[in-house]
Amino acid sequence: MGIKGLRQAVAAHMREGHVKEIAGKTVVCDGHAWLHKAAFGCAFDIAMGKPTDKYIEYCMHLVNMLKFYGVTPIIVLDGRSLPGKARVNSERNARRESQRALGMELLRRGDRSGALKCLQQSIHVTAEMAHAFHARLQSEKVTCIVSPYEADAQMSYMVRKGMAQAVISEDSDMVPFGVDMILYKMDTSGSCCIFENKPLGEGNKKSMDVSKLSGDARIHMCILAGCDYLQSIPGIGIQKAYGLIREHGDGKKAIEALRKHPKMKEKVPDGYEDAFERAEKLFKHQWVYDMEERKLVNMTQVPED
DNA sequence: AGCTAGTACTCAG
DNA sequence: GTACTAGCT
Repeated sequence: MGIKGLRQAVAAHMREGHVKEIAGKTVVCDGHAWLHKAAFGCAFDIAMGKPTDKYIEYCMHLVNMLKFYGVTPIIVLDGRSLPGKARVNSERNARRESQRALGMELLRRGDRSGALKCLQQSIHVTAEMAHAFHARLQSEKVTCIVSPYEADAQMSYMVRKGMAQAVISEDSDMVPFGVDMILYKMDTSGSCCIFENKPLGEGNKKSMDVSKLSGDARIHMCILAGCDYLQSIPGIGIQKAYGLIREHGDGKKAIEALRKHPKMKEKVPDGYEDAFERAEKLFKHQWVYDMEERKLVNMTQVPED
């Protein structure tokens, strides 16, 4: 999904690190992100329809590297995409198609390196690629979960249920979903950037400190800043949203304050309060798969009333 | 200072 | 999905 500017905004919580720091722990990994990166390495073969398993070897290298450092990986693969993402998905498809056409044209003209760049932009992870990876993981006895919808929600649910202690991802949504340890930008040697949700020291007074926010407040901040479920009020990004939540405590009170603000009140759209509530519900109650109960459940339980 | 929108990019020797 | 940045408020 993605919250604009969030990764940059939580930079003070991040540091250079290595997977060996979580030796002995279990980590949930975003398999789709791995496949997408891996596909770049064999973009030519994939675009030409030539059978290859190079991308699987790349992903398995990551799996084996984690095991080498004593980390137990669980791979999560994407299920269906949410209906609300149809527009952004079709935009991406159109871009991929045009890049593919351009790549083939450059190839006919003999511009092999130019063609490769375009063909790399045309790559997307197909269901067949995901299936092939899934089958390989099963044959190697690596736990693999297919999430009903978005992988982010599934991964954070598994951490909250105690099945894992960290997440390997490229996605900023792990922060509002409340994951306390996130490994970003992991390379084939295990180096990575590590996000930790813990109080910042005295030297970071001016930085955003997400450990100062409750779980709900973190989600409220991200909705205010603009997410897939709700566009932000014009002029409000991640920094303003953080300031508002810190000042007023929660989203509802922050919007009340904006409604009274002389310069901001005309920018708050009609019905924003209701849209905000809907977004919060969509955020919190996404469908995920529960491995113990072997059924779909809401990521956080829907209240009775 | 912070928000927006546009461009460029994810492999690996 | 990401990072970076010029230009605007």
